[in-house]
Formats: sequence, structure tokens, C-alpha cells
Amino acid sequence: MNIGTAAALSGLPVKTLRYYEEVGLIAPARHGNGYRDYSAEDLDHLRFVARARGLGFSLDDCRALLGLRRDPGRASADVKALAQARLAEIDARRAELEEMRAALAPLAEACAGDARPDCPILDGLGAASAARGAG
Amino acid sequence: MNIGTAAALSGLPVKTLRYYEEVGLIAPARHGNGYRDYSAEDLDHLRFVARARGLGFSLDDCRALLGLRRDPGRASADVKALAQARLAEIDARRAELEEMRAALAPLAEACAGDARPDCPILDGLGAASAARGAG
DNA sequence: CATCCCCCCTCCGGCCGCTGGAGGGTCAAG
DNA sequence: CTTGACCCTCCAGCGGCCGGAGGGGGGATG
Repeated sequence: MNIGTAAALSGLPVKTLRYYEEVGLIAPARHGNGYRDYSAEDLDHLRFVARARGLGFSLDDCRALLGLRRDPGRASADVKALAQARLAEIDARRAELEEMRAALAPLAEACAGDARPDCPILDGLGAASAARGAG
Repeated sequence: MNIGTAAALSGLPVKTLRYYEEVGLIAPARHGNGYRDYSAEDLDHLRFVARARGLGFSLDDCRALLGLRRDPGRASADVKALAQARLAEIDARRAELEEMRAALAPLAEACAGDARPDCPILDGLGAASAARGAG
């Protein structure tokens, strides 16, 4: 099938499919006219990658996952290691976001949000330790 | 003060300070020899930006925040709007990560993680709807 | 046969926020 | 006068695409 069809069926943009080929992730055959010819297996790979990307795996991870999937002699431990590394990233990022939220939300709440210039948000950003010092 | 001092005092890398100048965020004066000369006010701006970046604000947001901070006639509503937009981003990203976690964690848990090839993670990525279909 | 239009191709540049490195100038100390 | 730390500019690259220029392929229509 042509790239447009593969894109539609995988839910990925055409540009992304070309990019995946460029970086050696999923390389379809070619028709005589130079058009990419995605096989059912290629489409399966695309969907696999689309889902892995949806879980936040990097393209490098996706490459590794595709390789493991292809390899009947794989150890599930290798797959699990990738998944756990990804989970660790997710948790690290979640913690970062929690910290941001914890710092920003009270400032936003304290801000009147009217026409006056007084603003706890700007104050908070201007001197992070001032709140403690003023206590 | 020279860029190295400003970097040390702001906690930002030297390269970042040069970058901030390049994109018109914080432009220090220059000594006769071409060296950047950061004033106390520049340093204050740097620290402000460093904190805003720490909360995940984009450089564009930082530019806007600096502008508001500089402007005595500002409305706190404008600052609050930026903060709330940022909070919305944080929450959106948090939700995404939660979804990823919710999808990935059970797969990882179900995976034996041994030398055998059987792997629920690969299965899950290979056919997201299979679990429902098999129920 | 020519025209239309959609799809496909390659290649280049840009996005964000830096980071690394090449290649060179400046300055204080020994 | 040399050393070494610091500073300068400019260019390239990271990840993961996206937009667009400029051109070819292919089927329907006149």
C-alpha cells in the first residue's frame, strides 16, 4: 500500500512515516515508480511503534522493542527492563510536575487577578526565599 | 560582572546566558573589550527567569513575565492568566503521564522478566484492543 | 492527446532550549 | 614572555517531527 494509506491505517502522519524510514525504524519496499510500498507487516510495525510512542518510548526504545519483538529467542527480561526504565522516567517527570504545581498553584491562588499591579506570582518568582524570610 | 560570575550567581550555565541574550531575553551591557557586563538588575532578571523556567514556563512566557514585572501599570490578571495557562499545561501533561502509567504499569507487572520470550508488554503493544476482545 | 488534480518524491529549513566544539582574543599572575 | 583561565563568535547537533519548495506519477475527464 502507498504511504497515504499506511498513514491513515496507522494513525500517523505521512511525514512521520518518511521520517521513520529515514532514521532506519521502518523501511518499506519501493514500487518501480519510487513510491513506498508498505506491507501488512510494515503496517503492523507502524501500529506497534505508534502505541509505544503513545506510552512515551523514544524512537531508540521503539527500535529496541521492535528488535525484541522480531527475535523469537528474546528474554522477556529485556523488554521488562525497557518498560521499567520508561516507568521510572514517567514517575520522575510526574514528580517534577507535582513540584511545579505545588510551587505555582498557591501563588496563582493568592493572586487577585484584577487590574491592580500587586502580584504574589511575580513576587514569588522574584525572590523564592522571601516568603520564608518574611515569616 | 562577567558572564562567568553571573552564571555562578544565577545557577545557569554560561552558554544559557549567551543564548538568552541571543533571543533577546536578557541583554547585558558590554565592556570595552567586548565582554558582557551583567548588572545587579540583569542578575535579578536571570534569577527570575531561572525560577520561571523551573516552573516550566517557556522562554516566551518568561519574556512576557519579565515585561509585566517591569511594568508598574500591569494588571495582576495578566500574570495570573499566564500562571493558569501554565497550570493547565502541567495538569494536561500530568494526565498524559497518568494514562501512560496506567497503560504500561500493568503490562510490566504481568511480564515475568525472565529468560523466556513470552511477554505481555510486547503483546499489549502489538494489539491494544486484544485484551478487550478476549474478555 | 492535453488538462486537471491528487498523490507521491526529495531536499532544506525551522521549531525549542539549549549544548558542544572549533578557532581565536583578553587579562592577571609568575 | 608564557601560562592558563576566562571571554568572544560562529556553526552544528540533539529529538521528533512539520512546512514548504519544486518536481514526477497516474487516473479521470474533455
